[in-house]
Amino acid sequence: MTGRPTLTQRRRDATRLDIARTAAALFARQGAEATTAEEIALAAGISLRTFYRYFSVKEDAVAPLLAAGGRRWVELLAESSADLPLREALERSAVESLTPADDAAVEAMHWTRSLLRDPRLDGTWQRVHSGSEERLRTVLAERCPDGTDPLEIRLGAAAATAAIRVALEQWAASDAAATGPGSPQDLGARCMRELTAGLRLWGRVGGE
Amino acid sequence: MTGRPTLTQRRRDATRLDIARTAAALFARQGAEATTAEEIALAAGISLRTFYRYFSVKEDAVAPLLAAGGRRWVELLAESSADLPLREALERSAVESLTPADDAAVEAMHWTRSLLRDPRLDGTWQRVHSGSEERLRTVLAERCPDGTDPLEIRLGAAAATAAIRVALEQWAASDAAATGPGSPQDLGARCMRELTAGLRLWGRVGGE
DNA sequence: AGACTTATTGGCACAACATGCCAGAAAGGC
DNA sequence: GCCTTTCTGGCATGTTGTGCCAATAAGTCT
Repeated sequence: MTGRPTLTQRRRDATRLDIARTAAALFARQGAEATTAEEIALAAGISLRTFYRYFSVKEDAVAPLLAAGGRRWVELLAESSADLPLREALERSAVESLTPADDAAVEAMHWTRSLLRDPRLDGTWQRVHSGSEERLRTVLAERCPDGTDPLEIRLGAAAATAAIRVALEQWAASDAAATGPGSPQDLGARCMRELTAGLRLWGRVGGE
Repeated sequence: MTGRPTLTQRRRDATRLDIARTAAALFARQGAEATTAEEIALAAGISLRTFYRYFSVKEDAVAPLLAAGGRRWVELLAESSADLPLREALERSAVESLTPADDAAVEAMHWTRSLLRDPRLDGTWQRVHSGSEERLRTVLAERCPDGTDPLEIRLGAAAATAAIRVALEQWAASDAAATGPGSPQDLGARCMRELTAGLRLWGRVGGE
């Protein structure tokens, strides 16, 4: 569907990712606060000015890594069969996107855990999910029949995005491995299933 | 439950709110980007240094106004009868917190609409909800029987917070009044009901 | 290949941001 | 009254993020 990106664009994306890796290593070692933008630029072999052409905020330098999973999720959903019930499609694509496929995905997930422990990167984390939510909204809108209440779509996108975020935050705070029980795909599956089935929490607590 | 704040603390809160109002007026008029921290400080009658003692980031100066509704929500929930099913308690407190009660609430809601249109304040908006989500999580945990899966509680708090956020964002983007159809409490009620009933969206779309 | 157009880069200057530090003012407790 | 604690303002400072311009590289066309 989306045309092949121009060569220039692909080179740009590669540079972007280079910087992201460099920044992630520095942030993980000494924290985002103690790392200056100049330091990142120097380590990445570019000038400070160029750094700010790729990222408007220092902390956002790691966004490409944090956003990789979410992007994959929405892609998978967009490609999934339209015959599948939405709840099925959402859960499957979520689990798949949380299952590290190639080396790049493993790497992104590894960085995610370190970076999520840096409070200074909270803003970037939120921004990443905000973007993810918006893309998800678009894909949901395409999949739903025309005339579906936009509020419902927004709400669905927001809730689903929140579920993935919670799963990842829970994983990052734990010491669970990247696969098996307690792993992102495990927690993600539980969150998505719980969410699409209607949270048990709502009815289980309180009288009557 | 929460002890009375000391006099000093209450004076501090008042100053905080003063600054917030001043900042909101400036942000609404000229945008957050075009407003310097020094300008806010001057207009609020304090020094730049003192401003940064109240808010560590310029944009956060309006956070007390944006956060007022969410705080009220969690308060109401905490006070609500434990006999009420959680879904009922959540919806009622949400609707009530979105219904402007006193002048201060009307004012906060008014500012919220203007401020939400400033992209520069997105970060603050997210941070406010992040805090709200955390407080909600605490209250939910108290209400749930011991041993309730923490993941479920996190997920519930995240989803509910997202619902309120979506309702307010939808309202702010519209030209609906603060009461009646399309108002925050109307949208909020719809979002919370939809969420706690299990989103229709999940099942309605796709084959089978 | 060569000429032309477009995009990227780096250096410089600069306003604004945000924090550490210290000394003076004010509030609260005895 | 005094003393302790907290709040305040001014100053200095490193960092952030952007506008501007000239040099370079990449992409396109005949």
